[in-house]
Amino acid sequence: MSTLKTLDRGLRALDIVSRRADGISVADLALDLEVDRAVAYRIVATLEQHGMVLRLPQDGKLVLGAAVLGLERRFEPQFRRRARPLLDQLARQAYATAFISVAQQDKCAAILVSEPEDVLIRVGYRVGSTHAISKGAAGIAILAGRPPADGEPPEVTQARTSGFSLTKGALQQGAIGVACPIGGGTYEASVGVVAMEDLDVDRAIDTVKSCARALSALLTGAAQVTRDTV
Amino acid sequence: MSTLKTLDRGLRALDIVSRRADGISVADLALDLEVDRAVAYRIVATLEQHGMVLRLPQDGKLVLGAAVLGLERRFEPQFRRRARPLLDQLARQAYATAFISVAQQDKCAAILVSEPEDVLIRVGYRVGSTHAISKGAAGIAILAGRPPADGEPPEVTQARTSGFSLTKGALQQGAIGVACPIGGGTYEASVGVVAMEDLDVDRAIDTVKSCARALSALLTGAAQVTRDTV
DNA sequence: ACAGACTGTGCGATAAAAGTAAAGAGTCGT
DNA sequence: ACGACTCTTTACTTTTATCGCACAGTCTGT
Repeated sequence: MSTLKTLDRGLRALDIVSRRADGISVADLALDLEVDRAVAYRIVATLEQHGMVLRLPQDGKLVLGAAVLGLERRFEPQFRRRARPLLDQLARQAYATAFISVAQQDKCAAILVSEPEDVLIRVGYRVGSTHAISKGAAGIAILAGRPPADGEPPEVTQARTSGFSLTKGALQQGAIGVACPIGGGTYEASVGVVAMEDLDVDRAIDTVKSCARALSALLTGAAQVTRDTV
Repeated sequence: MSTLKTLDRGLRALDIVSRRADGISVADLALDLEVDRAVAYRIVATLEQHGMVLRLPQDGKLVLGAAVLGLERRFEPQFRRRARPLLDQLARQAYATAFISVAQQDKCAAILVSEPEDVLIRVGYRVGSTHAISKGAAGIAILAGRPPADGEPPEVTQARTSGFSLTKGALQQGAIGVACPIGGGTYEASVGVVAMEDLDVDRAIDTVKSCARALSALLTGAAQVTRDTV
């Protein structure tokens, strides 16, 4: 599957700019991208034209433009809107931080997070944060949603059998994560909860499984099933 | 200032995908972009590699990927974080929906919105929405922040003199907008309020001006001035 | 005023993308 | 079950968009 070098560089440039909260000069961007400055200028001009980046006229530094907000606003709006209440319910029922994650190459990214309200200490999990897909309950659940592959880690196989994945301290010392694949594996996503060691694991597994069924129904268009499964 | 055709197409593709809430096939994308299907496949492969789009395995349709969420999370985080309380205050004081907008070529895009809480009817203004920069108070205020240009509309010149712009029904029947440029024009942004006809205009002008001073201080790094100017 | 760093811009050589064509994969209807 | 269809992907040649050099303009600080 061939890709486009110019587009690839542009997207990498966008990523670099996004990671510099205080801006970056075109010259520095060129260094980071390992391209000639002239190339960087053309990339910037194109990104600028689309509003993806803008230049602070005070010092010429590049920062993200307003267009990224437009994109974010359109990101699976109906999915988020429909998934949100289910996730909130899950967080309340499990007394834990609930999240939905999707596969992104070999990474696993949280796209929606809900924190319980009536809990003293809760685990924070930021939307957009990523970790290796083979680490952590969320990623393992996603892998378990895929068809069995030889050479896959044993915990993935086990998660596929049991219908959920459970990790302790995989991503964070003292944290327990429980997750289930959603969308029947077709969406490459998972839903789960993460909490401190005092998590009621059995209860959490049940509630996460239930929520996963409801979300899967949403993703496959069988919305009317939701009320029953929740 | 030359731009890159390949990158431009990729960004256009991203925009097209983002506007189709229910997904779009590669073939349709190729039609919209007016490129050969083979080209569209290469663009999609590149965007996919960066997580900007993903393909629904159920029907192969393209939707926005999780990477856009990562971008949004990094969009001027410190600016938003610091601007938010000021905007909330403005909304409360003016009893109107307050917003911050930035220039984006010949468009004007809202990047931050705050709605008042103790008001019965409020005007909605969505983050990311755009309109022509020469229409509406927000855009005119931005233009007024730029150095005078000959051939500019008279309302821009007037706004530059008076320090604010005022429009009635320019974008929405029955709505009044008041806005001031911020960042001394260097940021190409404006702050303002929008409300129904019952807006206390004089009061609104004062509060918006005051907020604009505070925000300008934030943008130019003179953060310690904020408390005094608010 | 000058040095130095940064910013922006033509232009020819060349690598990269476009545009064929054609094969493999999956779907649908008969 | 079979063929017709669309979608997807790859291989290869042609075209052209991009690269990267060099040069000019701009700003900053000394």
